[in-house]
Amino acid sequence: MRVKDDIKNSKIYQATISLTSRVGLAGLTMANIAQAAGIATGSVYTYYSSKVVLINEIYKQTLSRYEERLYDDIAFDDAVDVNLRKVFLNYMHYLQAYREEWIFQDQYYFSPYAVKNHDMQQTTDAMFLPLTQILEQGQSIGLIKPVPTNYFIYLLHGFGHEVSAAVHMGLETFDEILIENSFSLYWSAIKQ
Amino acid sequence: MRVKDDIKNSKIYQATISLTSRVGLAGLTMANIAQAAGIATGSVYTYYSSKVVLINEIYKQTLSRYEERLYDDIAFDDAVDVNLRKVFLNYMHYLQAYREEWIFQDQYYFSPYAVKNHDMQQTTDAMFLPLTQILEQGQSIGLIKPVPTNYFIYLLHGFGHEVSAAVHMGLETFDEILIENSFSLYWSAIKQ
Amino acid sequence: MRVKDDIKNSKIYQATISLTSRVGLAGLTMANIAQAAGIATGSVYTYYSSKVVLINEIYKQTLSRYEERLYDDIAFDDAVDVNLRKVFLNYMHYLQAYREEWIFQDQYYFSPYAVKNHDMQQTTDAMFLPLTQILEQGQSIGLIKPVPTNYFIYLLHGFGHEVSAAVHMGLETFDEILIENSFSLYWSAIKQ
Amino acid sequence: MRVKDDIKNSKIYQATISLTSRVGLAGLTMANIAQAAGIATGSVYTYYSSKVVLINEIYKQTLSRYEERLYDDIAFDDAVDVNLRKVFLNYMHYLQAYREEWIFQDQYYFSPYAVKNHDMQQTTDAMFLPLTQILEQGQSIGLIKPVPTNYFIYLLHGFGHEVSAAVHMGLETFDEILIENSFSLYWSAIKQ
DNA sequence: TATGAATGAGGGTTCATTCAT
DNA sequence: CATGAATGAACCCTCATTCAT
Repeated sequence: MRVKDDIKNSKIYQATISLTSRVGLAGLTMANIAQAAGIATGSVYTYYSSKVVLINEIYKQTLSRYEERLYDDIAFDDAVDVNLRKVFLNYMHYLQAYREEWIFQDQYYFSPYAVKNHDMQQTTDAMFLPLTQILEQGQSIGLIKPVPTNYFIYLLHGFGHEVSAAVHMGLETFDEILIENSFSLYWSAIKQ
Repeated sequence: MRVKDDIKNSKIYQATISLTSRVGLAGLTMANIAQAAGIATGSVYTYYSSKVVLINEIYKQTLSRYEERLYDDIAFDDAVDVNLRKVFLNYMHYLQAYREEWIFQDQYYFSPYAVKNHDMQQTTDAMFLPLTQILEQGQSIGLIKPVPTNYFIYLLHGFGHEVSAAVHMGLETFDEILIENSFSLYWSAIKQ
Repeated sequence: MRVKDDIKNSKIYQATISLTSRVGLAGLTMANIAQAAGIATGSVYTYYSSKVVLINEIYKQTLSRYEERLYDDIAFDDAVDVNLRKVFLNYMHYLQAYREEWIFQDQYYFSPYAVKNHDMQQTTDAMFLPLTQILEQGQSIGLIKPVPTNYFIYLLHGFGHEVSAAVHMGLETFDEILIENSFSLYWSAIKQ
Repeated sequence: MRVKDDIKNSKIYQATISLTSRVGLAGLTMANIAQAAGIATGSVYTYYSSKVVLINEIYKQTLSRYEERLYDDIAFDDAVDVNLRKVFLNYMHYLQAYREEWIFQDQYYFSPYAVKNHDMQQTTDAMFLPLTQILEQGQSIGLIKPVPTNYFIYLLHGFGHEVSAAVHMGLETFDEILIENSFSLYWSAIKQ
C-alpha cells in the first residue's frame, strides 16, 4: 500500500505544481488537480485533508527539494571560488529543472494560503546559511568585496530567476555559454 | 446625472492592486475590490465590464506607469554612466513605490487571466529598447562588457526585485547606502 | 407637456410589446425598454412607478385595443351571418396587425406578473358578450348548431391564432384567399 | 459512488415544467427548480450544464412526448374517419394531461432561450406528417374538403388549445360530452 | 423633467468538501 | 480505499430601482 500511496501522492504534487505554473493559484481547483493526477476528486482528500493543507504541504515540499539541490556536490573545504561556481551552477540548474516549483512558490507567497509566520523566514535563512558561510570565507581571504553578504544572495537569486525566465520564454538557450556568461557577470560583481 | 468618475476609477485601481499584493489574484473578488474602493459591487461594472476585463485593463495600466517611471528624467544625450545610474535609481524607486504593482504583474503573469499573446511581448520589448540603446552606446565606447545586453537587463531586473523584496520583508532599509551599494555591484558586473 | 408625455408613453408601450414578442417577458428589462423607446432608464419611472405596474398597465391597454377592434364596424341589427363574418374578419385582422400584443398577452398570462383575479375573467367575459349574442341570435333562427356558444368562441379564437401564427412563420400569406378559406371552414363547423 | 439518477432527472423535468406553467419562464430560477425537485441547486448542474441547456433539453423532451402521444394507438390502415377521431382524441387527452408541457412550449417559443433554427421547424413538420397523410387519404376518397391540409391542422391545434384552456380555467368539464361535441364541430368543418 | 451612474438584492454558476456506493 | 454525484456557500454578474446632477 505504501508504494501505491507514494505514487499517487507524487502525482498530486506534480499535478499541483504543473497546473499552478500554467494558470496560477487563481486557476487551481481540486477537480483540476485530481484530473491532472489521474484520480478522482474525492481521492485527493485521502492524501490532504483540505485544499489549504494541500497547498501548504506542497509548498514545504518544494522548499525541501530546493535546499537539497542548492548544495548538491558541495564540499565545504573546497576553494571558495570553486564552491561559489558550483552553487551558482546548482542554482541555475535547479531553476531550469524546477521552474514550476519556483512559480508555485512565487504564487504562494502572495496568496491567501500563505502562512506568514516566522518559521518560514527561519527556514529560508537556514537555507542560505551555507552559502553565506562560503561568501564570508571569501571575504575573509580578500577574494570577495566586503559588503554585506545578503547583497550577493539577492544578486544570485534575482539574476538566476531572470535568466531562467528568459530561457523559458524562449529568449535564451540553456547551455554552457549561457551559464558561463552569467557566472562571469556574477563573479565580476562580487569579486574584490 | 452623475458623471463617470475618474476618482472612482482610480480607487478601483488602487483597491485591486493593493488587494492582490496582499492575497494574490487567488484571493481577489469583485466584492472585495468594491468594498476596498468604497463603492457598491455593481458599480465596479460601470467601469469594467467583467472581472477579466478589469484585471487586464489594470495590468495594462501598471505597464504604462512602469515605463513612465523607468525613463523619468533621462536625457539621452547625457553620458552613458550617468544615464545608467539614473535608470537603475529610477528602477529601484519604482520598485519601492510601486511594489504592489509589481506583485500584481507577477501574479497576473501566471494566472488564467493572462493574455499570452505577442502584443504583450512586443510591449515589453519596446519598454526596454531605450535602456538597450544606452547599454549599446556604452559598449561602443568600450565602457561596458561586450556581452549581449539582455544579460544586463536580467541583472537589473532580478537584482532590483530581490533587493526590493528584502526591503519590504524588513531585511533592508531603503536608503542612500542601499542604493549605492546595489548600483556599485551592478556597475562592477557590467563595466568593462 | 401632455402631448409630449403621450408620445413617450406610446413609445414605452411599443417598446415593451415589441421586445416581449421577440424575447418574451423573460428577456424584458427596464433598460431594454428604455433603450428601445429612445429614453433614459430612469425616465421610464416617470410614467410607470415600477416594472410590475408597467407590465400590468400595458396588459390592460392591450385588452382595450382588442375589444375595440373586435366589434369594429358591426351593426347589431344586421343579419347574423353578415355580423359573424365581420367579427371573424375583424379578429383575423386584429391578430395580423396586433400579433405582438397577442404574444404579450400570452406571455403575461403565465408570468409572475399576472394578477389572477376575477376582474380579468369578467373583463374577458364581457368582451365576448356581443359575440355570444350574435351566436345565440343565429341559434334562435335555426342558422347555427344548438351547442353551447362557448364552443364557437373557442373555435374562433383557436383557429384564428393558429392561422395567424402560420402567417407570421411564413407558412401562409395573409390575403383574401386565406381569410375566405378560413371563414369557410369556420362556417361549416358552426352552421346548422 | 452514487450514480447519476434518472429519477432526479425526471424530478428536474417535472419541476421545470410545473414551475413554468405557474410563473412562466420569467419566473423560473435554478434555485426554484432545485427546490421543487428536492435537490441542491448545484446538483442541477450535474444533469444540465447551464440554464440555457436545461431549458432547451427539456423543450426537446416535451416535443418527443408530444409526438409519442399524438399517434398513440393509430393503425395507419384503419379507416380515415376512425384515425382522425383517434388523433383528435389523443390530442385532447394530451392537452389535458400535459397542459403544463404545452404552456412550457408556448413560453419557450418567444423567450430568449428559443433556438430559432430550421431544425425545430423540420421537427415540427415531421411531427405532423402522419396526420397530413391521413387527411390527404381522406381527401383522395372524397371524404374531406379539398383545401390545403394545413388548415385542418391549424383548426385541430387551435380548437384543442382553447377547449383545453377552458377546461383548466374551470369553464368546461373534461368529459365524454366535451370531447364528442368538440370532435363533432371539427368533423363538420373538415368533412366534404 | 431627463439622464444614466450608483446601489445591492438576487440570479446563474463554481467549487471545496462530503458521502453513498 | 476509490469514485464521482451531491451539497451549499460564495462567487460573478444582472437589473429593478434610486438619486445626484
